[in-house]
Amino acid sequence: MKLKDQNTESTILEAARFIFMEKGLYGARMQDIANKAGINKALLHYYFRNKERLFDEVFGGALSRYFKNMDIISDESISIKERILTYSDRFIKFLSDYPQMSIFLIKEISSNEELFHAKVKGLKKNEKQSILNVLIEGIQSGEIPDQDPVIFLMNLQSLCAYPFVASPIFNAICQNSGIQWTDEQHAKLLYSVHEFIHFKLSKSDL
Amino acid sequence: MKLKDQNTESTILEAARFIFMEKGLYGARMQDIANKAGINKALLHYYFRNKERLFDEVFGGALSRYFKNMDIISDESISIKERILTYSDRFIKFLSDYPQMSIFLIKEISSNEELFHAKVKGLKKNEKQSILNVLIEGIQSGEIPDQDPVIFLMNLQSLCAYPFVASPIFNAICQNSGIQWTDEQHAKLLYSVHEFIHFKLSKSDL
DNA sequence: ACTTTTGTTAACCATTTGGTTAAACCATGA
DNA sequence: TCATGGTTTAACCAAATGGTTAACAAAAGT
Repeated sequence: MKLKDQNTESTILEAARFIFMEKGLYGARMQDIANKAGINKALLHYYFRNKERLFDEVFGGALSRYFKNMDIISDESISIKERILTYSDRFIKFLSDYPQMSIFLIKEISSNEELFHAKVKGLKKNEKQSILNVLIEGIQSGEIPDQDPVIFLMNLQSLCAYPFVASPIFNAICQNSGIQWTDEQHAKLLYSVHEFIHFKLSKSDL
Repeated sequence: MKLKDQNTESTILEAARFIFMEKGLYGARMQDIANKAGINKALLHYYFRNKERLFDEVFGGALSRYFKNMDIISDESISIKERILTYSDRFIKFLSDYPQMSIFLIKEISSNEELFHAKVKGLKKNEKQSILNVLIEGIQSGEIPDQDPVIFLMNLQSLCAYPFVASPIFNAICQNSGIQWTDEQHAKLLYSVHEFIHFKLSKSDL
């Protein structure tokens, strides 16, 4: 009976992820999730005691995947600049795979900052070697040009993430000009991010 | 009776703005808005027929302010690069004044794209001279270097807006390193955006 | 003064929604 | 085969919530 168990549980999680992503914690209805999963609503409560817990499962999963994917800059066998390039690649790849993820995170975190902070602490245990620390070390050792690492990181994440976060807005803004923000643009986006990294991390002035 | 009228109406709108900003359309409760405004719940329905209309008022107001503020790039008496610089300044200034605005827009637009598109059409009537068109013309006339204008605009908006959108996330990410994203950073942010504009819009290779 | 219009409220209603219960279902091992 | 225990469901419940009503208060018009 464990197979069936596993099955419905993951089915529920998938449905919940879909609905929560679209509607957020408040907007999502347990009935919608049940319908999406093709099961009775009571079964949701059988597997996950209540809405809060079900949401935590989805939310925690999303965050976990997010951080796991960003855990690459720890590889000290390659140069910092290469690591940053890879970091941005994977970041954009991740967001391409889960386009609603960033919107979802923004939504939920902004309306429930406490819960988020708690969750983060639980998931980011081993990441002493964060990208920020890598940048700081790189600047101190002179491997990359001197600059404000927080601003650089913010700029980098902005260039990568905002296109996904704001694609609905951007489409609306662009549509007057007959231009759309489509998936084709991702390659170009990647290129422009790389260009930015080269611009900020190259020691050309030696 | 017009004074009193005006008063409560704006009081309600203010309260509604506050609550809607924080909770979104679904999360906001009419009772919360009434409490915040210090009036009876029924009065909300007296001034604004229902939740939807009240929300529309707030939402429309936010969008209107947003677009009005971005309507500056039409001034052809100054160079395109200068206009873009001013554009980014005002954009960041606007977001500094209304920090939750972008999160609010992201939230609502992502979960109700149709409504947004309709609203936008009503508000962006005279903006044939959009920033995108300015960029395209500038590239054609050779005033600014040849590049993909959509990517440039997206990059620009990313650098400006994402720090506000993602400040909750970013704080959580940074707090391990003991660094915070505070208001002090806005000046630095502005500088980095200007640097980016100079990088992308200067015809240094002549 | 008194009638009419506008503003405001308490009490109420219908629906939605998260959550519970008790019974049915069904695979498995004795 | 039938007892057992995990799984699933229909029916139900209580609270929350958007919205309405009817009565009252306060201006404004006459």
